[in-house]
Amino acid sequence: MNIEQTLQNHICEALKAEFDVIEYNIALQPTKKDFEGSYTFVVFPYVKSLKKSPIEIGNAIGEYLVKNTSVVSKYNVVQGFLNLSLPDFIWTNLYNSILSDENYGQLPAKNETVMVEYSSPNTNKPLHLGHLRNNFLGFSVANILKANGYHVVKTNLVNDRGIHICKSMLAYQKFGNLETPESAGLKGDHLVGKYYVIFDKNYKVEIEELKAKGLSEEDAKKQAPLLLEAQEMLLKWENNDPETIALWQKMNEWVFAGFSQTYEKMGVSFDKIYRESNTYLLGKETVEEGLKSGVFFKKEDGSVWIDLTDEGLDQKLVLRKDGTSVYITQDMGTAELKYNDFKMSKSIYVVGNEQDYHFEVLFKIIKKMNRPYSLGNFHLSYGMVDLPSGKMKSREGTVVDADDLMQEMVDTARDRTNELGKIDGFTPTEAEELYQTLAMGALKYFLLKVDPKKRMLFNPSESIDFQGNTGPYIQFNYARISAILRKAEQLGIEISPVSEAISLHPTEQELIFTLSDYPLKVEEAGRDYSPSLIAQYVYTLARAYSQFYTEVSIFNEEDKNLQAFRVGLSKIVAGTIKHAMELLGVSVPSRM
RNA sequence: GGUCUCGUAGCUCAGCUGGAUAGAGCAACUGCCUUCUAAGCAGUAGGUCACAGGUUCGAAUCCUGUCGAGAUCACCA
Repeated sequence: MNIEQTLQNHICEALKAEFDVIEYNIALQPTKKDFEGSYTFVVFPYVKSLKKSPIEIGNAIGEYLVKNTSVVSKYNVVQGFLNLSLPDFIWTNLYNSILSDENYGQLPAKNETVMVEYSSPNTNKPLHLGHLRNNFLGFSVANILKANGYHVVKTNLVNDRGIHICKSMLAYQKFGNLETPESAGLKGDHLVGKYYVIFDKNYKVEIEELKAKGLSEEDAKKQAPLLLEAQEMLLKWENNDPETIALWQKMNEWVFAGFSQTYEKMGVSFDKIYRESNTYLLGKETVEEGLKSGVFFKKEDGSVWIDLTDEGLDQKLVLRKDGTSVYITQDMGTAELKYNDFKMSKSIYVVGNEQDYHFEVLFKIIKKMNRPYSLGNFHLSYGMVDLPSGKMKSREGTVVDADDLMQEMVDTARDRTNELGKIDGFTPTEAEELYQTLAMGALKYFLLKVDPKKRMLFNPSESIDFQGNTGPYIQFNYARISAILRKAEQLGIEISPVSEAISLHPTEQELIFTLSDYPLKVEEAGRDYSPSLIAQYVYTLARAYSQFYTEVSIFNEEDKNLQAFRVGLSKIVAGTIKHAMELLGVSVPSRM
């Protein structure tokens, strides 16, 4: 039983003993910084029924707790708020238990499998800033779920076929002159992306030409020769035309090679990769089955639909009249495939909020189909990353490229570090490693500290900070602690549990309080699929340590017990910072 | 137009199932490195929580409406 529960129970007793009130739902909150105490109990709700003043009630409960329990050392009542202080032994007990827990922050195993699908790129253009948010989120959520005791399968559903892929293929065929990533000196994904842009340029020219001949914009878009050719190419692809398939394979390989470099830089990975070229035909059987069971119905033209009007939605097409699949058909099939592969109890889709409606429909269909996996589906719908000018648009060249941005971050990290003269004693390799660590720390923390549901703003003209509420700030505190631990080891200071009474500095008490909160945060972050909770937490912890660090001296402390305690406290703070940062996918340097 | 999300300091963001004088960081200004890493610490200044009603002992938080921003409503994915 943790402290909070113990306190709640005692307050329960106090209410019963003093006022004959039976109340099981005791809400405690952390005491605000301006007041003395650790936990606060609000007595306002009882004022009316007891016909006593808040002060009276607060005093009575406070008095009872101090007299009849050992867990409250002091109390004060301000207005209707009863602030409780805990005796030092409570804090040192907490310290001891955290110190002895090798895997602090890892929750008990649940014997349950969760799938996290994220990244899911198109193979016609390189990754951009939006993908960075997606990938960091997905990877972090997977880590958080692991810490919550789940068995986690990370998947990536790669969109490697379709008309948009044919567009870059066609442009390459027409204008590529057999260029290769090697000959062009470009990463494969960037090379293919280049041709996607070339397609669009030429397509637009054709549209203008057609419009000049008197066609409407709409007709021009549909009749432009390049588009018609691309559609033709898609048909060839679907008919396994050898030449088309060969080109497709070649270009896809380039893209995959490029992506895997980018993924490696990002520090993300997958357990299973699904390709749409393998799954796009799935789902038709599901539709057949649904037709038989009456979940779907067929219209006169032969197209198949589901009626979701009873759910507050519309009718939705699930199979075209020519019998071909649409997006949602594929997703139904893929869901079936994934479940057969892994039998997971939960399936998280990390996909932008522009697809809210799609997933609402998909999950409702799965429910109506009464699938065994119909309950655990969750769309982790994250907000777009906007630029000051608004949404990123590839056509207008306002896309922030993932590779470029990561490289810029490394350059910034190098400049900052050198300005500060912080790499004395580093080999060139170690220095480069540090720049990487800091760069990715700054970038990931920047993107993950914001609530995933909210859209966020990124200003490319201002580089991401390395000071204040940032990744490097937290990394800095870790590095500082590492230095302390190295010195403590040299001095032969041994860390052991606190056995005799010591009196704690406020910053020490605050640190233990914050540390003890960590497992709850891990649980909460897992429940809400929200890395931002971990990011905020680890910042709070680092800040609390920074205060401790400046206010309390370790190696000048004469009391050896106190000194060992402070080293031990530093150690568990470092351990928790490292654990939390790992949940975010951020590594921490031992020197910086 | 229908549905959904959002509107908190100059800027970027916190604010849990309603609770104290609304919190951080950046930017601005003031102090603090002969003492464990100053990518730091302490402090000052900055807010009618879009607006108007309502519920409540109590509302940034819940409800209704207004204004503003965005997403979505494809036989695209």
